[in-house]
Amino acid sequence: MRSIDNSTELNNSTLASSELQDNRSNAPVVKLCPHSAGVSCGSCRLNELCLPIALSEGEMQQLDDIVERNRPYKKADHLYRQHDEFRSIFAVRSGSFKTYVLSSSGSGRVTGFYLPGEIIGMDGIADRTHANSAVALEHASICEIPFSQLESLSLKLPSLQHNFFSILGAEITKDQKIHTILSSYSAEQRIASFLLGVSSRYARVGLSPTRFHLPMTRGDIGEYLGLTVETVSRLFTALQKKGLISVDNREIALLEKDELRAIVGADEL
Amino acid sequence: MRSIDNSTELNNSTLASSELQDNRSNAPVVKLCPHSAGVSCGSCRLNELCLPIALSEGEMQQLDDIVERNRPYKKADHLYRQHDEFRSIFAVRSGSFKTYVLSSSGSGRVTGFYLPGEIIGMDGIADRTHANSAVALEHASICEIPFSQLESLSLKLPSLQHNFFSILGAEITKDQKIHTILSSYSAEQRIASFLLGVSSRYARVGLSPTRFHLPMTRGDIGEYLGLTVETVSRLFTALQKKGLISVDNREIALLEKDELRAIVGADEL
DNA sequence: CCACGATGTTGATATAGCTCAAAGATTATT
DNA sequence: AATAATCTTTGAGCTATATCAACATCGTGG
Repeated sequence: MRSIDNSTELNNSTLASSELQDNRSNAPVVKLCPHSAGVSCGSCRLNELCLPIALSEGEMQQLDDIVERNRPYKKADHLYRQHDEFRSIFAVRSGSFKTYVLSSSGSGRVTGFYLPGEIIGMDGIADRTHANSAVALEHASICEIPFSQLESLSLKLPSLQHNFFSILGAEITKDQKIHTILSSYSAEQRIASFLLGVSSRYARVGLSPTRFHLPMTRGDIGEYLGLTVETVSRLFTALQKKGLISVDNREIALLEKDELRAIVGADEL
Repeated sequence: MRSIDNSTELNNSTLASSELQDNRSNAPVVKLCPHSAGVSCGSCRLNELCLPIALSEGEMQQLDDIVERNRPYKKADHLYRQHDEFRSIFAVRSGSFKTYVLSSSGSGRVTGFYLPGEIIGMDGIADRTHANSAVALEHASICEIPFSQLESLSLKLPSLQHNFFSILGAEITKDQKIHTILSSYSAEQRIASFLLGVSSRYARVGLSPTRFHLPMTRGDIGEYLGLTVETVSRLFTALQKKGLISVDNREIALLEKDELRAIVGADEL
């Protein structure tokens, strides 16, 4: 029941241009018709959040030339799998992904969620092999940026190098924040912090920070936050009973952001 | 009782050259006498693990020119503090540091430990402000690399840019690994994993992987791993009783590495 | 060299969140 | 449209780890 109409889909309408059935990992590049709207970095509504921040026209064009706009991924399609050779990083254009590692016992652990305007794949830079798998949580489209070309171009474009350093640094800061959350927050604090985090990430791409759709399952959230499904579910209902959020399946509304912040920040800020 | 003689001090003997009392954060740069041994990247025994990996003579010289070798830090001296402006990254030459964030309630949470050959300060790259504080756990010395100069030089030296990307990527991979540990490992698995991690980091710099000194307190370890001091202490004694490790205060010997791996990897590998 | 604050150990008890179980709701498949 | 599979919720009891407390040890500064 998609009652709240605030889809995460930031699709430029071009994406559905070619229908397809097979969409395995490393989907072949489809060079979309270059006239269609939003197919270049210059015309992408996310370019202020992505690699091209503050690039000049000419610089953006050069970046554009190395970006491969793969055909859309559908739910459960993998972008790459653990141990795959690292070749590219990926910018989420629309939809969402999760990254996870799997243990022999089959039970995976989710290591991250990626929303539009965010970059996936940096886990492979160090040893040229992906440490995670990345899978689409819903219909999604991405821009693939071959790493070796990004490196070469970064040598020529100081702003691009600078942006990429910043993006890597942001990933590090984010991961360390999660470290703190996992090592010291209660279950309630984790959930509150998670919801506020998703909220501001949606706000960043121009969507509502108070009403949104969660693309992931309670189980995913639990794995990510080091909690069980049951605990996540219980806390959603508990926060709803307290009147801080409203939950309709995966449609969430944050009703009392300040109180959510108070829960998290009781110990911080 | 420093019974096990496997100090973490990789000091070039030059370091103690000037005695000092004030050693506040951002200690003034002391341009050490350039003849003394180990004062350049080229002669540093850690250069194969640090930024200069695979740089040519000439390239290493250029890197060397921007590196500032600060005077030594003593225990509890800060390298930088949370919210400080980000200016440099730091390579640990000898000794060790921890990074931490503090909550209003005063109780900090340790976010990382840094041993010789490792790089500190990447938490400040994204928003030009340090998200952590970094403090010496013992006498220590570092190489400071001003970030803006590193960026400029990276544009000229492809290998340096590549190395720095790799170092950032390695930090990301490391942080994600900790995410998995904190979100799914038991206390015993965390401790075993921590000890094995320290072991291989010492091995990396040529020290014994089976007998070493822990520079941090049980409390630090607990904060880092999301456990209480008491739990850490209990597990150290429990692992000792099982005969897997020997503990003499902060001197640790890993007696049955494979069994430690089995504890960790019961669920992984 | 002594003493005091910081660190480490051990025990007893409490509890937050896990596990197991079962039923209801949603989404996918035929 | 019917059925199967997955996801979500709720309950009841259990357990790993936290908390509280007391004491032992270390090492540091006077």
